[in-house]
Amino acid sequence: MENNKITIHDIARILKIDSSTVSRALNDSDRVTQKTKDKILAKAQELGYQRNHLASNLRKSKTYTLGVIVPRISRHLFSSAIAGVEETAYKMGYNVIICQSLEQLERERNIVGTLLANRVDGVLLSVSMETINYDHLQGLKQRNIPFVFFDRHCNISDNSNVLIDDYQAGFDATEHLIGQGCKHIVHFSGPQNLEIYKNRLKGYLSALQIYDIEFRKDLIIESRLMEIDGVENAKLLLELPYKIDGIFSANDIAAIGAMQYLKQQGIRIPEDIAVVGFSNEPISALIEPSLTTIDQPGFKIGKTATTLLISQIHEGATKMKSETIILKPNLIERKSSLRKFESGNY
Amino acid sequence: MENNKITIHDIARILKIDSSTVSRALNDSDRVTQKTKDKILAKAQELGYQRNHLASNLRKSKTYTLGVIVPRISRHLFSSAIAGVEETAYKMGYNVIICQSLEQLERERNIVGTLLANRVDGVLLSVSMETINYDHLQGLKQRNIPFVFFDRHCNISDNSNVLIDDYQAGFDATEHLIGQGCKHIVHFSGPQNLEIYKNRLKGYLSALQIYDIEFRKDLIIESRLMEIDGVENAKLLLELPYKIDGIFSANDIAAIGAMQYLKQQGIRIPEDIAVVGFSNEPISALIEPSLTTIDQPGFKIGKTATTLLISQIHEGATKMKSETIILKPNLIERKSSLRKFESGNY
DNA sequence: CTGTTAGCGCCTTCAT
DNA sequence: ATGAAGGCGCTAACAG
Repeated sequence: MENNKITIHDIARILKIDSSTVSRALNDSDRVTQKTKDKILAKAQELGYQRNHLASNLRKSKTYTLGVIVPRISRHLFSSAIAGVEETAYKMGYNVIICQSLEQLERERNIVGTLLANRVDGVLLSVSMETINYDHLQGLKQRNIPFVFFDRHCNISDNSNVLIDDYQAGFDATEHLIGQGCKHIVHFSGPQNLEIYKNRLKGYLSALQIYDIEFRKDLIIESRLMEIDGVENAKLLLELPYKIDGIFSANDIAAIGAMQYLKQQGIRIPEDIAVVGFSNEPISALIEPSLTTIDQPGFKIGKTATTLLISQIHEGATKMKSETIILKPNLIERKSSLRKFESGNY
Repeated sequence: MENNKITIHDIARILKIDSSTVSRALNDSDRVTQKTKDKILAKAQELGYQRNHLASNLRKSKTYTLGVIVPRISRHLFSSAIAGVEETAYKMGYNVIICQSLEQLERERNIVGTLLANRVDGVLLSVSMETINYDHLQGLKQRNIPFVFFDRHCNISDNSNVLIDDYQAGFDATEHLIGQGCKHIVHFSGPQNLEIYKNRLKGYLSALQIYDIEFRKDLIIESRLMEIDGVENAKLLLELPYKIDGIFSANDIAAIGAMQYLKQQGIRIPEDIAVVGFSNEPISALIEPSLTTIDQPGFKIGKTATTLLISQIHEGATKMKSETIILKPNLIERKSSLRKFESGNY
């Protein structure tokens, strides 16, 4: 059995029937007797037959492939999401092509082209920090290829999204700090073209308002939220004319950068300044308990988005109704940083 | 231009030539006049023609798809490697199917089946902790589908590998600790069916020998190296009849678990006990400088392995000569934990 | 150099 | 319930 080259015709010839019957049997059509079906399936098994998807897909002009675009695969949130995508996709008989935009719009545009060339049946995407509009997604619309935004989306006409409730999480984070007695809470915010950062900011503002804390514009520090930005933010923060006692960071990396710097300056955390940060990386769980995190359910996001996308693919080009699913992140205040690193689906 | 349905026949008809000429031109064959080539390319561009890979691949009976099997996508080492795989693969015109074994042999076996069914042109794999032999890879061998192990391999007959020099790294790590004045160095080792752990252990033993330090069997603690194992190891370590002053951990997660526990017990790091750990996760870079890490070049591993695999695919079933490439990891002693988190290709 | 012919392996009308 | 026939879109002989 050198090179598996068995086709439906081989089976047909051996069984002295037509290949179309074999094809039907293999597809479990109800227009074949159970008896012949059994016979065919048995022979197929015996010969080690494997359907040639290339041929099948060509005929059906479907690829059973999904495209996934993320800013960066190795970000924990995204690799977890991808894990969820893969799992769901395979269960439903789809393959997945994964691409990274590296936060560049130009690359994102090219990737869309590649995915079109590969005739994917649908696309999942989390846009880059540079992405403001979705002109580069027109090709998908034109060819009726459904796509679903996850985590980072574009706030535009009827698209499907699977998002985290950033507003609520921002509110909870701020409320948590207020509950700890913080009076002057700085917010490390991200690029405002991304909805997630807008919403986290909104949550922050709401909490201040409800708890009747005066809002000061200079307490909002916007950056791209890399670790070095956290350090810079921390420096800025120390020069403010208020005694800062809380930080709500829109991600954990910047939060950690800031914490490192502040500790070097002899500031105690959380005694002097309490910190809450969105958790993109598992690091947050391992750093000392002084960082309270908002954990994002990456795996679940991936699963949910994939399920939604595939359902849209199945609906077909009929009446692609857009849908937005919002998942809840969890505020986690650690008593101890010792938690099971391997647990769950991470 | 509703649904892009332009084929080479359309172009041929419009230009009043044969579709085979169009095909040749599109494939940049040297058996077409430059003039007609230009004409065809221009028209193709104008009509927005895109080659149908399904048809092309069916005809050539190649999928231009690689399978990648890793224990877990969201592990930083693997997601970095995958990033490298993707980049290289796309450049060479290949797609990538990514699968997770979740450290289970059974899943690994199934995945191989799936990849075979998908007719991948080659496979990259990093075996699960449960994988002892490679019976489940027979299918690949039989059908002459080349595969390359990366990072975690099976030490068996002529296969291709892209590995890290674990022996040397283990030696360096131990030497580093000895250089710090450590006399009693514990080694947290991993499952011995994996070569990587065997080799790290060998490096440890060699360094002890060369520096004339007595080897004690009870200083080697074997586990699956999860965080909780690190804690357990730390407990064991404190009960040893020697004053332990150094730990060489075969991964960072266990190292961190141990460090957390030891610090709770009032032990100072690195003053009382110095720790060196292999770095699978970026966390190691952010945890305080007390953990010296051995950084593994995941991205480069991915790139290298892919290049090797594709070259084997191109060589064809002729004389698939196996090759092993060994990359050097870096021992990184941090002065400050503040390093650029976003840098490089992570 | 270009055209003709013949499939790759499968699925799907259309007959019977 | 099964068979016959054609074609998805492309490529690779083989001619000329």
